[in-house]
Amino acid sequence: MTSTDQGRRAVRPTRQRRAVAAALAGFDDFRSAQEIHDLISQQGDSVGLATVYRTLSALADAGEVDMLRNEDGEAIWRSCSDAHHHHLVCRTCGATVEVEGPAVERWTNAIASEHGFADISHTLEIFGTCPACR
Amino acid sequence: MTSTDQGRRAVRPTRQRRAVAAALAGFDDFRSAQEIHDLISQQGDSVGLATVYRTLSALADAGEVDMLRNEDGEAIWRSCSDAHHHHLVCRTCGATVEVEGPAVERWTNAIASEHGFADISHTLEIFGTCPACR
DNA sequence: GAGTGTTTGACAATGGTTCTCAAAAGAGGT
DNA sequence: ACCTCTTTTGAGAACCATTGTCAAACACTC
Repeated sequence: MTSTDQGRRAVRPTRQRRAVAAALAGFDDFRSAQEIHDLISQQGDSVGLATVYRTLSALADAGEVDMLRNEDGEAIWRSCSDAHHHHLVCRTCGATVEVEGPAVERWTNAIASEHGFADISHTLEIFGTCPACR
Repeated sequence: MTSTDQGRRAVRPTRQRRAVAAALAGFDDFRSAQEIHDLISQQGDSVGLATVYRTLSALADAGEVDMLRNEDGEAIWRSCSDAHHHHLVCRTCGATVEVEGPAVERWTNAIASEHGFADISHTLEIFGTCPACR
């Protein structure tokens, strides 16, 4: 039941998954599942919305896309580098910059263990208005 | 239209708002609107769910409660001190510790202005397993 | 090509949150 | 108290992102 890939248990490279991957390659800000679904249609492919959701979730589990929530609680997605990092997101146009900060990582771990918490994870997103939108 | 209290434009102290406030005073971790609604019922009061939502949103706008989203995107709430701070939340039991870190504040602002972003805000939540749940 | 487990898609179902709007309740003046 | 004006409330409908269902289509191995 673990997700260890053992010969069996392989993910099949289907037309639909390729379409989602292609769509993800076409933008570098965060988009909702529905927007990604629309993009796929515009690229001439046809993939069910449920499949888009399934594929995005799988990719997120595999660490190939970032998923976060906008202020309305909607899930938004983008492909990403696999290293741990955070985002600086433009509130107006959605432009995104990946940032990383070892200091923050250290700080969160320190705070957490100081309070006896184990198995730490954290979310940190920075919102602002980018130069172009000012 | 500003929220400055000018005689008119006042928020009326109704039974319902008092009930929500009382419920909020009864716990110190994050709860969903529905859980808060249930709590109110248990305390013998009766307040419509829509009213609970409206009141919580108003309190959040006024900075008297914190609202954040759990991993499912649901809004969860708790009353809080008004100073800016973050949370260390137990993934299992919901226990919450308010933490603050000037270093993080400085870091986010630095990173943001470094990229030309203005009007910065940020979200940072730390999740883990608390000592009691280990 | 047949057999088998996986994936898909159309659609229904879920569930949190917001909207609607008529009825109820504060506030303030007389 | 009574009246008037405005705000607030509540029941239920409406919304809408997301997930579940399940038979049909598909990829893979033999």
